[in-house]
Amino acid sequence: MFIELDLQSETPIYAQLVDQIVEGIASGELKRGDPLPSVRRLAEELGINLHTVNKSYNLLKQEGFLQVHRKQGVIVHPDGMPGVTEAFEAKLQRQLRSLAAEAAVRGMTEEAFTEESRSVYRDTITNRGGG
Amino acid sequence: MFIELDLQSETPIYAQLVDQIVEGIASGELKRGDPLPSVRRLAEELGINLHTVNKSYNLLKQEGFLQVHRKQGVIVHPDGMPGVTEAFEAKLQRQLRSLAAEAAVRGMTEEAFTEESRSVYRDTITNRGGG
Amino acid sequence: MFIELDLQSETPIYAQLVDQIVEGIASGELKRGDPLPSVRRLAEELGINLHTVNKSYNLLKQEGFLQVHRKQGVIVHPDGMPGVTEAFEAKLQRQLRSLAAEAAVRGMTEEAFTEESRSVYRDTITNRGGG
Amino acid sequence: MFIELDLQSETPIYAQLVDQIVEGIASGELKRGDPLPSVRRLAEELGINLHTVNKSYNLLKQEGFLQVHRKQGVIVHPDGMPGVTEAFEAKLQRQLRSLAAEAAVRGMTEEAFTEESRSVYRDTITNRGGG
DNA sequence: GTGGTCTAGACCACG
DNA sequence: GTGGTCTAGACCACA
Repeated sequence: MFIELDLQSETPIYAQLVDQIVEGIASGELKRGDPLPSVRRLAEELGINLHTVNKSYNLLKQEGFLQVHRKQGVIVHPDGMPGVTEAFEAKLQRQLRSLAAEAAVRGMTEEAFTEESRSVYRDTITNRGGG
Repeated sequence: MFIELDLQSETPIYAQLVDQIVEGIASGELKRGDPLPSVRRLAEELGINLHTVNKSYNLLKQEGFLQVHRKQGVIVHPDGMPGVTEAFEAKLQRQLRSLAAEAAVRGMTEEAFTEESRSVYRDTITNRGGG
Repeated sequence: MFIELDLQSETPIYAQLVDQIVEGIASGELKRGDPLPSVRRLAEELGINLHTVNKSYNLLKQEGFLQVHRKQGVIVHPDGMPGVTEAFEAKLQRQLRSLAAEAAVRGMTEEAFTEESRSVYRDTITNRGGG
Repeated sequence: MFIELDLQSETPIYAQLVDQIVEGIASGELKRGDPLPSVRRLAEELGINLHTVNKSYNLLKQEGFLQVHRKQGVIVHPDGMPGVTEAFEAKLQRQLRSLAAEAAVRGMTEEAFTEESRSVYRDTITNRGGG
């Protein structure tokens, strides 16, 4: 697996795991219908608690990114991704507002902030070839 | 004060307060040297505990946004803001990466994401005072 | 634990605690990656409030001396210590200047002051564990 | 006067004032019997409260650095300075220990720390010609 | 009046 | 179990 966790981070492990899986889907490393490791295996691989993996998978299932089959286990949702919901739009704006405000106060221009966003978006989509 | 808190939010109150003050500085509503309410007054105004306000003020002081002036109380740092530190750059990229990945997965294009960032940045530095 | 607090001192308890932990690291009694007691346990051991311990731990975390490892609790930072920052250099000079001035006025020679510094430095890094 | 206060510092103003006067004596700028401004005048010059200056003067009088005459006002003690008391020795060691420990942890060698002390002592005694 | 410190007790998220 | 957050109420140093 391509997942790297930072156990010192203040970001909860389950949230890091969610992020990494979403990034895996964004980069194309994980495609529709692709299988994910079982809860037990992934927990063992990463050296973390079963409950933690379970929480991440459940969140991703609720959001519509993953599907849980009885026997096939966990797979990336085969029918496509959820789309831009109101909830996501709200979250996006809220977090961007916080970042933009601090960036502006620290002297980052609109152009610099915008280009940073663009650059990160591109990296996220493409920068996964090493895995 | 212009501060609005969501006491039900999962975002800690002190963090919301930090964000709102930074946004106040970004929008120009708070200028260099401007005084902020005392911890007690702001706490009373917002209906929260003074320690919560204190925590926010202290974080902003550490970051270099605020100064605690003996006698004058807490003021916006008069000598300019901290600038884009490595720590901020790292935080910015980390959070943008997470947002960009989810945006991409949900079908948001690079252009849409970039323009959203630009738009939010603009709103942040202008959309105050008119409300 | 090796920590001794003077609850009557005008030096805040949390600051004494910070000092003692740093001295513990300096003396080698605390090594990289070593675990520290939980805030609750240490607070109980020392007969102080857990928030006071928490404040000390947080300060040391910010400075880069400690790490909060998810699950392992608080540990001495395993990747080495922060190094001589500008902030520390400034603090060092400011405090030394004050001490040196009073020492000089009281008739302490440069040699005496310098040797006192050397002697204290040596004691600090060796005078533990044997006690 | 040669006194510069930092109203943003976490060091109390009265303590800064004490330090500066002691440094003035150490550097020779203030000699035995030299007059100091009246409480009222110095407070006005520095733009601080009467009580603050008073507190500083009283502390310096208690320590034996200053003398207060009925009519002549405040002067540097004409009969020489107090000498190295036990109390000062204790304070010196306590503060040096704290500084030395942090210096050691940050990788400063004994030689570097010792030379820093020597250098600061020298500056304190001589570096006052500009006033 | 201010901010700084300390205590006490509570709930929560995390793992 | 852990640390993180919040509340409540208290005392103190400072100016």
